[in-house]
Amino acid sequence: MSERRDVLIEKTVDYLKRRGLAGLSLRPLAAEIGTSARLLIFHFGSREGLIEAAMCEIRRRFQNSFKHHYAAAGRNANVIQSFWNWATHPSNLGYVRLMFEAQVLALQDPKHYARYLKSTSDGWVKVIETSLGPSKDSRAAATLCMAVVDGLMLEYMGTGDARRTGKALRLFQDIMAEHASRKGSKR
Amino acid sequence: MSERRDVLIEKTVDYLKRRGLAGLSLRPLAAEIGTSARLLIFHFGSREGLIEAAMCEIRRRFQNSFKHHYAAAGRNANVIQSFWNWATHPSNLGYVRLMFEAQVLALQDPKHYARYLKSTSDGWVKVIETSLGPSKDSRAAATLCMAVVDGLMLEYMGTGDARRTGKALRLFQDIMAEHASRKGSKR
DNA sequence: TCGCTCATGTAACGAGTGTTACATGAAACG
DNA sequence: CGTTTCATGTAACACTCGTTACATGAGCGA
Repeated sequence: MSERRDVLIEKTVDYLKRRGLAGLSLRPLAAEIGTSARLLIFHFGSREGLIEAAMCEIRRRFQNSFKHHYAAAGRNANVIQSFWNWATHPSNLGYVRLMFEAQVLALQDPKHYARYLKSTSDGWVKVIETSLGPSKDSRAAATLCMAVVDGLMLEYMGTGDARRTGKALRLFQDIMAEHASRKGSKR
Repeated sequence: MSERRDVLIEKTVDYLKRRGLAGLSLRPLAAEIGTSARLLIFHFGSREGLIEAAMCEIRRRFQNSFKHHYAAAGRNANVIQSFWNWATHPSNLGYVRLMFEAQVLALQDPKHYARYLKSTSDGWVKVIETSLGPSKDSRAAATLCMAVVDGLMLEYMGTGDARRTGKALRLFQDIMAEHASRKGSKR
């Protein structure tokens, strides 16, 4: 609808990428994006409505951006490595940080934040599972892959040590490949 | 020092385990633990001081509790499985959740929260590294192990799916063992 | 008993919160 | 032109926030 609304969402998302979600307050946000708390309430109904709209937009951007990146990498690209490359890119780190923040806030206040990530986990597991191909333990393997990326991203964002976390990811891919080939040669 | 202070810390930690750290505010906390905001400031100097004291106590409990659990498991116990068993125990989940919350909040406000986890990551990596024994890529392997546990804990806390996350952890241990034995047989 | 220290209660301060009532400007439509 | 609708500004409301000033009580040594 209203393009003014869209502009506000746009700017709010950028603000969230910089400042995070935890202590969000209308007046500082409004001041920094050149509007007023009055208008934010007017266009989004409430603070809750604003956050919901912004998180939807963030998820949309997140998915679209990664989909593009993955598609550009070619048909037989490695999902995990693709995601890692995408997520560690400086321009995407803000989104990743926000997703983690929402995830962790949701742990303490499920009723409030649960909807922002309800099916997120299942979604990724399925994507990875189909990418890995069928096997007896593909669900566990997909869960493991997702956990590795999550854990390494957390470590990377916390320490900034790209070399060590990158090595760890490569090691994981190697031992997964070993594992797959051994299973394959058994038959 | 003052035992009253210790009692307040004790109760504050329990409160944080239930309510999380994000929106902590003195008056609700004080009301629930049977004191007043006035007294919290009196005993801890400021809200910051209270949080710092509580987080220290949480870290202390965390380390002590796990150290006991690990020691009780015997000399050749598996650190990763030990930690997983300990962390997924209902009475410890609150601590784990709090550590994750602090970690993620620190990502958005490093100057404020950095001290709570400064050396935490390095500490765990070293513990795991010595437990794995020396090898060429032991640092990367330790980083990977920690990431797996972190990622799976996040997934477990988010979904509550103990079976799937447990399977994923077992799978990881298997392929790590495979990897180790293959490396071993090479020499 | 006189102070002295520690612990606590009451009440307030100034600032910041989300939200709303009211007025107004502009623009669109009849 | 008149009216209606949308967007916006100003100012306030009722509240919560961390923090503090002031008073008071309890225990204790001299």
